[in-house]
Amino acid sequence: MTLRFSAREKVLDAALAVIRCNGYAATTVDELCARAGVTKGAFFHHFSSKEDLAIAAAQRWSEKARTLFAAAGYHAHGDPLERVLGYIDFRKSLLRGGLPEFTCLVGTMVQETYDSHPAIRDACARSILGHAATLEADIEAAIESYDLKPAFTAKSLALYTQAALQGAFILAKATGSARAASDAVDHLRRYIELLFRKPKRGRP
Amino acid sequence: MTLRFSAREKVLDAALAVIRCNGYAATTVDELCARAGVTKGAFFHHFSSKEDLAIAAAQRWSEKARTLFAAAGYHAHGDPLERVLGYIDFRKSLLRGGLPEFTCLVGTMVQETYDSHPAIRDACARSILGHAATLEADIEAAIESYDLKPAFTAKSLALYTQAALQGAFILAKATGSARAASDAVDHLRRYIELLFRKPKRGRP
DNA sequence: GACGGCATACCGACTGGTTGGTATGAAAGC
DNA sequence: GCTTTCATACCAACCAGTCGGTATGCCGTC
Repeated sequence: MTLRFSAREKVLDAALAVIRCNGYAATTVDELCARAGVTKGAFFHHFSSKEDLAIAAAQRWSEKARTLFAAAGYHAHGDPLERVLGYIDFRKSLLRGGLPEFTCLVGTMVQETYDSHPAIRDACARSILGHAATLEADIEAAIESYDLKPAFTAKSLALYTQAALQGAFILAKATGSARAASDAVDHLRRYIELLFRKPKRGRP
Repeated sequence: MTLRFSAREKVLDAALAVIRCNGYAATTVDELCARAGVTKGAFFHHFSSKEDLAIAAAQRWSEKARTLFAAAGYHAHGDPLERVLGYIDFRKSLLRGGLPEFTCLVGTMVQETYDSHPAIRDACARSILGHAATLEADIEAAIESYDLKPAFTAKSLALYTQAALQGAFILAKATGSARAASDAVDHLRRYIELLFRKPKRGRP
């Protein structure tokens, strides 16, 4: 066989697509197998259960995100605030194509599984919190370079960006258009701009 | 039976609780019946299908929200901005108890069903957009009374508040604590304060 | 380098339990 | 007596997961 280990990859790719369309519970192992062009035997050879597949999918999601964002251009800005705003702009630029193509796998999965599948929930949490953590250093540096004494922490702002983005996806799904998400991201950007705006004269 | 129409109500109440725990797809008709203390015959007498139940649940959710928010005290403020901030504070005050008790039914459902069950998606969209619309007038009035010429519309800000809240719920589910949601709501409040250049609560 | 032993990768029919939904009828209220 | 409200019994489809089996690569031994 020329391509070994390919079944696992094909199943994971199928999972990212199908689960983002239908969610975790409504996704069947058979459908995943059909999409991946793989048999059930191969599926359960690589994954011990459907839950195991979901955890692996969340990990793969994290890896794809890591490489995608690491390769993005916004890290080049000298000003840390510009890096943070560049991140937001980059997120907005990703809102293209169909909804299943730009919405978040782990945000979708954690909604359905947080109470019934703790292992999946934890994998999703690691993905979201891990991604948020990549923003923290830039936010922290921006706070220092702008001499801010904020009532919030860099971590909580990083998490809030993820909340706003996840909520933007929900609005997009409800309205059926990326526009709703795009508008929400505009508000998120404006918030960060306002946070770091130099206080006007006469105000603290 | 002394109480007529009670089966329908009991099933709907069960649906609000169970779907918020497990999502739509993972919720079975049998579990709903068991929780409601009702038989399957009663279920399918009142609802033509599981999908029909979900739509009715979304409508009931909207009604419960309508009465809950209509009864809240923030409408009494004379300043429209105070009404908007009062709404945010009220939302924050609701973040009590277990996660299934304060998270949003329609936000959860639309994530799983937007692609496969258009009728449920539309019911969820009506619920979210309808609720957002109740904020619009106050935001609009606040913009006028503060003489703002904003780059955003009252409608888009109203929708953004919902996005931030929905995202806050996702963070809460991922981390397993209401604290994450509460922190996100604080950021949302700060954004609105900054938009209207309003000093923080507690300051003279 | 041929061979044997063993692990990995995969196949697909099968299963036991579950699921959404139906058929039928009884009891209660108007 | 007719409609509404529910209960019981049931079903066909579907589901995650199993299992016996095959194909192929790897590695040490002679």
